[in-house]
Amino acid sequence: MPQLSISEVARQVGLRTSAIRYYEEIGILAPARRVSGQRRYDDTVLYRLAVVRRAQEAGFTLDEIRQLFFGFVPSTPISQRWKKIAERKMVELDARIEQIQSMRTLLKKLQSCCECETVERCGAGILRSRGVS
Amino acid sequence: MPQLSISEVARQVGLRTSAIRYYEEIGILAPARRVSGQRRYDDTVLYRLAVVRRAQEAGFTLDEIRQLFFGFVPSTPISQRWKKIAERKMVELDARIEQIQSMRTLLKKLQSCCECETVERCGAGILRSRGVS
DNA sequence: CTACGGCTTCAAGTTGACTTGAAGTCAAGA
DNA sequence: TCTTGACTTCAAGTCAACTTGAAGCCGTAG
Repeated sequence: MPQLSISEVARQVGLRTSAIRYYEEIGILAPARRVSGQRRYDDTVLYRLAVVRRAQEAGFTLDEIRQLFFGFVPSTPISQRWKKIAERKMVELDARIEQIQSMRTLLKKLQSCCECETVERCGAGILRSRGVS
Repeated sequence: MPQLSISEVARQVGLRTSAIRYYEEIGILAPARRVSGQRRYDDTVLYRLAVVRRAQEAGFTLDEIRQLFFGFVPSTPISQRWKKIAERKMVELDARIEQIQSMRTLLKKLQSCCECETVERCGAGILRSRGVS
């Protein structure tokens, strides 16, 4: 079983070493074995980090990822953990998409409809059309 | 022409006074007139702040909003400014939507396909299916 | 006169996910 | 032996858009 140094792990997964130390610090990774003070890893850390990245790509925060790893009864299979957390996340994502869609709509309207000369006239129009709140 | 205090402006537009001072500090609002040290505003600030809020709703940063106000030849009508800046923003928004959509897809796949028992198996699967980079 | 409310400035804190920098340890090579 | 390079820890910095806190000024009501 090969002994990976922190920079070797970093290279393989495409992270900075500082990020890996940070993950250990905040409890995403368990404290690594040390050889004269230096961290040594085996292959399983690569799997863990792959899951971390996949989760980040899916929009999870590191807090949520820690829950994914350590926030369940130990016997819970990871597939169950994903499902549980993904459920919550999905709702969030949908809300974010909707919000951005409405920004888009607003931008379109601004692009095509605004004929204002000055900032003040434009602001006055906004206040008239929608109220202050 | 009524003289509005900072808290009166804040009340009317639904901001904290600290936000209004902050806008002045970073150059979104011009320094206000002072009466014995205290800021006094007239109605036009309400229009400006309405534009600020509308721009924020459309996803602009304060930096971009400052450009909207001060980053053009003074004679440029605000409608032109909106169009110019909105163009750039639209591209950004589209990218963000696409990214979130792909997160959603990923989550769906995780929910429906992941059968892994352990984190390590799951990570191994991820690495096998997509490569490390 | 004093208390009070509202205002002022300036510095520092907040959140998330790290990065950067300083100072020090350690093993190996010239 | 000395240097080099990779590593260590710990503290502080980064970004955005503010908020919070401390200390102090100003005008007015009692």
